[in-house]
Amino acid sequence: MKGQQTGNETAGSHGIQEADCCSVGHSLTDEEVAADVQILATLGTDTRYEALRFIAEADDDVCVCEIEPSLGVSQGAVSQALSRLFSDGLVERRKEGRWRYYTATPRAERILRVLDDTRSLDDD
Amino acid sequence: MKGQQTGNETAGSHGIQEADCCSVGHSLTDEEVAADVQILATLGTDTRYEALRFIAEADDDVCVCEIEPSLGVSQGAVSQALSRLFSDGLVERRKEGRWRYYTATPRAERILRVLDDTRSLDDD
DNA sequence: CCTTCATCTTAGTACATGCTAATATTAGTG
DNA sequence: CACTAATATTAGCATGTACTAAGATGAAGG
Repeated sequence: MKGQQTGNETAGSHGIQEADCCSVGHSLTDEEVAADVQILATLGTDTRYEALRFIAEADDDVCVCEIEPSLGVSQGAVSQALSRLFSDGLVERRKEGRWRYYTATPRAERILRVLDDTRSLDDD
Repeated sequence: MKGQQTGNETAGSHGIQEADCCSVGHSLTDEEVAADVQILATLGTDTRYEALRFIAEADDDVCVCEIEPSLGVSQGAVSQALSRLFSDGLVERRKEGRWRYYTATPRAERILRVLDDTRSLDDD
């Protein structure tokens, strides 16, 4: 009726039938699914993906001013990107004077690594 | 693709190859970055993420008719979701009579697994 | 053939979202 | 204290996109 994903998410489960009984049907909670989807959507953007790559591949913490020129978007956009990476647990940040330094979390690094490791693995 | 971005860029630093010179600046080609971002964006949606989970956690190939009821969206939306998973190399498909059977690719399984493995790894 | 079932494809639309520009905050510095 | 630098926040907009509904395609069966 209305836009996407109408009010079918009412109860705890995600589907109509086949809620939690049988063989197939994944064993994750709705919150876990939502968190995964959130992280994947966060990384599914040039700016945020490249920001995280930049942070993850640096040896030390990187300050925002170092990230900015490599992304090709405005300062505000970079700030928004980093904030979202932070709130999704993909980076940590530390304040030092006027500067903010970012590092990638272990989770972020593992995700990037699996992308790298499986890139040549085109099909089985 | 970048939407607004009123073309005042001097070709930025990420649009061009900074392949192998400096310290920071990741060592991926533009195509690889684009492919990663594409995959992540594909999975960054409830419908497609849950469709892949469903396929990956099944023991055998699953037919579209099995996936459909668990997603809570229209048949057309399921078909679109599966098509996109396929064109991004996350599932393979096989036709048998009137039915289409889907399986997850190794790459998709590794990506899902790293999400599972790092879920408790909140911060280091 | 004509029908039915399973799936795909194609408009069209409502909504989400990444961006810019402008402004606000916070921290150093003269 | 004014001034500047670094980052964060906000409003508004242009675009992308996931969905529904409807029709098309193709395979099986009478």
